[in-house]
Amino acid sequence: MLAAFRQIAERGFEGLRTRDVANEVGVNIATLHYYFPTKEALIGAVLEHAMDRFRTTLEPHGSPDSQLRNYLRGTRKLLREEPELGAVMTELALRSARDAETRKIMEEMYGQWHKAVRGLLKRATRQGKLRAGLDTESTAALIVATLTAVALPPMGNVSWGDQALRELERWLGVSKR
Amino acid sequence: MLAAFRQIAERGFEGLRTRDVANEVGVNIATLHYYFPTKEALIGAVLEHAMDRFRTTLEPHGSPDSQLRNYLRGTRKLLREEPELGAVMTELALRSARDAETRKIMEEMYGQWHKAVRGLLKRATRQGKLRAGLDTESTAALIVATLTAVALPPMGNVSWGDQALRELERWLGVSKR
Amino acid sequence: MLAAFRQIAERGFEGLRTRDVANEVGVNIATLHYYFPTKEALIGAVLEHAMDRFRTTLEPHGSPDSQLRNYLRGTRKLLREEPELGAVMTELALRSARDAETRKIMEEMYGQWHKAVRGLLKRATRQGKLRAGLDTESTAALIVATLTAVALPPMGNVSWGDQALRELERWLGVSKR
Amino acid sequence: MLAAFRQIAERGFEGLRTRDVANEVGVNIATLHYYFPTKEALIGAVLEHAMDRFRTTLEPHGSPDSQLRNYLRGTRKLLREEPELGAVMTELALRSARDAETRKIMEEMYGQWHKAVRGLLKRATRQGKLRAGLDTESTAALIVATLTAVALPPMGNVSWGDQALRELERWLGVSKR
DNA sequence: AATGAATGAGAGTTCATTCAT
DNA sequence: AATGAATGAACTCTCATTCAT
Repeated sequence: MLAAFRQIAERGFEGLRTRDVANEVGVNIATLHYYFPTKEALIGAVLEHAMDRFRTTLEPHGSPDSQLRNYLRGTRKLLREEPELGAVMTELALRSARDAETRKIMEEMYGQWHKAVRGLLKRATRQGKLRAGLDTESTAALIVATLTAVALPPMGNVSWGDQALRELERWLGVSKR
Repeated sequence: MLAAFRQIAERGFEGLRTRDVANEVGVNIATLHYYFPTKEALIGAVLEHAMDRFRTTLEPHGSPDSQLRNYLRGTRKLLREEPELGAVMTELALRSARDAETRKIMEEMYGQWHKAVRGLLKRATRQGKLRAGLDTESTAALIVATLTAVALPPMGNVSWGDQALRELERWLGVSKR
Repeated sequence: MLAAFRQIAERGFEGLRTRDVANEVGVNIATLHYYFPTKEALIGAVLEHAMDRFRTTLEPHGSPDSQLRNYLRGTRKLLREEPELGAVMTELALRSARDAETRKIMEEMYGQWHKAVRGLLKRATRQGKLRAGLDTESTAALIVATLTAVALPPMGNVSWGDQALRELERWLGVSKR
Repeated sequence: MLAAFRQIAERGFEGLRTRDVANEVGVNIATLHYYFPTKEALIGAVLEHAMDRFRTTLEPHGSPDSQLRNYLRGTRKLLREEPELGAVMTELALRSARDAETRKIMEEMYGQWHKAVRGLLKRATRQGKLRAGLDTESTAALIVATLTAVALPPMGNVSWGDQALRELERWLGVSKR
């Protein structure tokens, strides 16, 4: 499954071949089918894995004071260190337009993501860390959108993604002075 | 080529079949190959078309006063009316990680896009429409990132994309009072 | 299709391989699929061919006086000269127990066959060639059954099939004196 | 082995899968191979079982007076109550054209069958139950042929098979008045 | 400029069989 | 005696591409 994950990251769904996956692991094609009866089942497993991987890192951590900044930077760091994750997530996002099962899971995940960020914003506002009157709902949408975008290859360039996120921090007023 | 464009939007590169393209147009496969010697050539043509389509709409227009707001809304409108364009653009963005030719063109395009937005910001700042001291470079990056994200299916939901962009307008101070 | 017919005769449905069929004709597998999109379609064509082949020979011919004898001997001759036909017919008969489409066609064909033989018997009876009071319906069933059986390999041995049919002629009273 | 027998009856050799057989019994594939090293060995066992099953019922029984009629009706009853037996027998008959081992056993079995029926006829003739001068050899062939045919699915229809056999009884003069 | 026919390479999947335990 | 895991070989079907016309 990890091999499939890597293959998707590298070549997209377009270039995903069960034989290559089996080869990468060093097992026979039939063995792969023993564990994943169909290609679709394999993709399903990759989908779940990606979701898990993402959700785990999503959990805000660190001192409550700087949680928001930590969160933005943490996500950025994750995407830079594991560009495959971003690639696969975007592939899945595109796939969600065509495949009902994928769509369901992706939408659920985006919902949770949005909710988590919104929670962060609410708490920070309550603690006076953020400007009062901030619309947590739409701001969360903006943050999630930006984070989603920087996972895309063309945005993945260090300068681009970093600039966008830094500006976001500045506007939120959470950038380190 | 338009048929190929539609197919990519609908099924992704993963599901692009030259035969389907030929069928949609009502010509023989061999005829398609007469005009586009290879599948790659066809994709190349789609790439150029998508770029053109996007560049054309990118051009800021309307009264200089509200150009920035118009621009954001115009892009959003385009993506909502022609979701295929967003889908294809994202497919191409992903592909740019694997294909050198695509990457070259996509990066060039993103560069131009960024530059155009930056120009808009600069002019607006000069005219006193935007807060002084605004970092045009990184703000442009943030805007491009957000616009890119709202082209993705899960973000394409009316509420999501609109919220993110409205928040962007608010922060820029260009939202209609 | 003829190649498929021969393959079925030789190896049964059990041993029917599209590749072998293509090879026998000397074309590529893909070419075979160009004409018969699926294996099932190919089998369908074979089914129709076998029916045609059989129906054609079924038609009673020759002087009305000896039609019945001619008919029995003609069928026997056909099965001896083209044992493949018998083999394929029996394969299809077995398949008709599992495949609805095959069943429909086979039952129709058996119906026609029975009807044709019954017609022969009626005419012969009317002309006084056969014993009066003969039950044409069940006699036709017996004839069809016997002819069906002699198409089976173990019955196909010259002595067996011939004996059975000769006895049939004798009972009907149509054997050459 | 009984599971294999049922599978062959239901799906033919064409659809016989060792895995399905193992599943039906509720054991692992490897366990099946422990008892039947190869698929061919399993088929061999089924072959023997079918022969036994048939031979057993073949044995003429009942009062000598009506043995022949009893025999015909008994066989018919067997085939109607256990259609699987007829299906498997026919599958084997077809297979005997391709497989030497099967052929040997089938021919032997048909030989015994023929001989048994002939014995019946001879005895009946001697007892004056049948018309004198009857050619026992070819009549036996006709009987075996008819019985073989009514095992085939299309002939298996109640009306067909019954009609053929009733006519046979009538001709033999053994039908109940 | 257009097409029906053909093809090589490869795709996902299946299956009888074997291996280690 | 039994099993989960593994495999080679083969299967049907697909697809971008080419050829002859």
